[in-house]
Amino acid sequence: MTERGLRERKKADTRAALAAATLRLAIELGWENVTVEAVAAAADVSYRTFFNHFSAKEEALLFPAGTDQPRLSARLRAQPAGTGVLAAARAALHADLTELESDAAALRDRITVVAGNPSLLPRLVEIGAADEREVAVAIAERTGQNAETDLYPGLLAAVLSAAVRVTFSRWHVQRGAVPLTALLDEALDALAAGLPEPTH
Amino acid sequence: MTERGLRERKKADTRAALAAATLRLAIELGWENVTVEAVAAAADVSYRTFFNHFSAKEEALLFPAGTDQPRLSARLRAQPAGTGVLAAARAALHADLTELESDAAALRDRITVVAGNPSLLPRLVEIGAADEREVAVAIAERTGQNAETDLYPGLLAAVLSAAVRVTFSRWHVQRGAVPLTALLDEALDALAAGLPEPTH
DNA sequence: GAGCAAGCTTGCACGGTGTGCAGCGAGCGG
DNA sequence: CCGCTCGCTGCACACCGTGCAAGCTTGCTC
Repeated sequence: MTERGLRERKKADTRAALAAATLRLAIELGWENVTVEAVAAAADVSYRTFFNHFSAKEEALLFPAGTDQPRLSARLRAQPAGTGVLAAARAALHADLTELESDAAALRDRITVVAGNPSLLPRLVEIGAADEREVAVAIAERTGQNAETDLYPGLLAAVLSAAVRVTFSRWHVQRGAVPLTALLDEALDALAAGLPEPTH
Repeated sequence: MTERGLRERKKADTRAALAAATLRLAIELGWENVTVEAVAAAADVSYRTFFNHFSAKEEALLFPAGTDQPRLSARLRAQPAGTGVLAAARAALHADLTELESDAAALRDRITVVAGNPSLLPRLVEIGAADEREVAVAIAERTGQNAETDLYPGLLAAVLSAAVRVTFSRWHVQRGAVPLTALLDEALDALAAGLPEPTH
């Protein structure tokens, strides 16, 4: 399907090799000691070629598959029209997280690197922000509101991002003992309940 | 109080001059066309001196006053012990936003620059993230929980960040017609209500 | 007030990132 | 088989951010 010739296969190979080398070196040396030059050498391509595949070093670590894969906004739009926004969002997020968890080892490595280098977290949000805006639009479509001026779409989109972030963090702390979707549900339930102060 | 000598005053002056020059050039030329060299020249100091005051270009734009000013986590801890977490958080955020809105013109310019350059948003979150973690700890203290393992502190801290982000965005869209605190209250009320789907 | 310590400013050099451009070579289609 | 496409490569360049070693002003002390 996705391999329409030797050319595209080779291209995908070098991209995957670069992403893998980036992740491996980040784990071995620490993110701040990873240079594009070393990554390119490890993947047996030239320095310049790295930037033909990724616009920045962080992209190789965080988005190895490229940005054209099914994103959250697309998944949200794919939910049946009858369901409410919150239920649709939950379903879309489940699909997203399930796919991510399919190669849990790589995901854990990535989160480890990010957790050790807070400067990466923003970058993660950066590209996610583009999607977050689309999510807001998708929410607005579902509620018949304006994504720009109305409060709800933007707020819900931002809060969902926050919930996902927290979910990743907890999943990492617990070393993947509990599935991502279960942790996400906890967060979404707490949100739906209005974040009541827990009785300790 | 804060001026304990000519030396410190001069230092604060150059820092302020650098921050002002950064903001002015960003508005005039666009953020991507602002170089540290030009900012330093506009402030009549050397290139190297810029980095004696700011660790990065973004810091001059987003944190002109320095990171040692009262931050949200400190304000949250300053709230009376009896009040609930949500009320305390609301009060702390009010104090924060009120102070920011005091020089509304500069704030609007800053948000304009950020809105035009999404790559800045992450950086904004980055330094804010350090505070967000402290906020989570402060919340945990108040609820008698563990900031690392329990869901609530991290989730609430992340959601508050999201609410603030959305508030800034709406304030900017409305050109400051409504006070920041009023917009924030809208967001917090929607959150406390469990984000019910609005009846359009 | 003379001198000494502290610290802000400056210039220089360096490693790293990300981009534009031009040429080369391998895959692909007629 | 031939030309076109397109990924790979090397080169040059602008910019960022840092370490270091000076200078010079400030402030403190005697």
